[in-house]
Amino acid sequence: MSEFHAGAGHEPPLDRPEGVRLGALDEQVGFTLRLAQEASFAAFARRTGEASLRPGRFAILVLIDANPGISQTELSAAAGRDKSTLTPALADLEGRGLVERRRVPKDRRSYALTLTDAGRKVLRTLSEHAAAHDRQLDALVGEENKAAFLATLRRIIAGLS
Amino acid sequence: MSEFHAGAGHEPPLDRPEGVRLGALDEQVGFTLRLAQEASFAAFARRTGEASLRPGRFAILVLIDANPGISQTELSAAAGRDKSTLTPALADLEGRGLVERRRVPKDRRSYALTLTDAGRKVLRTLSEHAAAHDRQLDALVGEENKAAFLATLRRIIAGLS
DNA sequence: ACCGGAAAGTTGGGGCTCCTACGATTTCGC
DNA sequence: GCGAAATCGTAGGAGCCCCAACTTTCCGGT
Repeated sequence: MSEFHAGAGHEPPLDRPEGVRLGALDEQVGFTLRLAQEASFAAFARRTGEASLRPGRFAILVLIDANPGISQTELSAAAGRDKSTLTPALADLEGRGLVERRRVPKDRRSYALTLTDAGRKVLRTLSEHAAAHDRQLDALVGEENKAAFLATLRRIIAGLS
Repeated sequence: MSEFHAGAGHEPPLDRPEGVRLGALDEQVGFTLRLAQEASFAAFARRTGEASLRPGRFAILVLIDANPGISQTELSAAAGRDKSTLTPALADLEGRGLVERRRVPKDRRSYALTLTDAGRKVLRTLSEHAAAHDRQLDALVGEENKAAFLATLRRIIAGLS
């Protein structure tokens, strides 16, 4: 995309000061992708409130709930995080009594992760927030575009991995 | 991280299913958005190499180049970063001799940012990488979908801000 | 049985980001 | 004018992320 995007067809919905130009910024797709992701992230955090769990933690709970007994390494792959990233996160969730880590006799290197009753309760509450967030996101994406939009995102993920 | 079958499919026959399931993960759009952004980010970093500048630094150079004399606060708004985030980044870029910060007599609180010749040279080199990255991204998005895809991302950004 | 390689999880180091608080400076309101 | 409010950039604290190195445990070949 070497062509110069000189704002011909697009109105600037982005919150930028007047007169500030994006320049070539060949990274158009990547740059915009980043801003959109961060906006979604911030909106979710705002919705769940200060004291609650952030999107990363929420994803962990969802994944453990859907895959009881999963190991930390498997979880890290599913969540798209490095396994070392999950160490403090799981320690925190365990400390809050939301997640249980028990040793597996069959393989004493790994942990089997499950949600506690409290964890399932928190997950249910958070899921309501997430559902509302998703409705907002769906409204912005447009129901008729959602499938194609997600498909495009998945192509990007698969194509760059 | 490659296989994400988001299907609401079948039950796992065993305690440890072969494929990890994403579960409800109502955050579908948000979650996928995040993974796609990170994949793009990582791919860009891989492309430019270890010693080079990362996407955030690159965006700074592009924006300064397109808006010579811009202030740090204006730049932070354009880049979508907090102004305090740019302090160390600009100190680094200034230390490398790529960016110049000079005081403005008219308003001695702010700096006027410009690229040095070396900064413009680095920007040119990085732009080639960025162009290649963008071509890859465009191929994944599909030229016929790109406009709609970017429009959707911008709706998300605007709608959640 | 033994040994080296692989894998699970942890630790430490580094990077980027945000938020809050703060001095310096400018601008606004009376 | 002059004090109050807003703005610019910086400093400190915190969170989340990755990678490399390490310990413990498992597994396969001999």
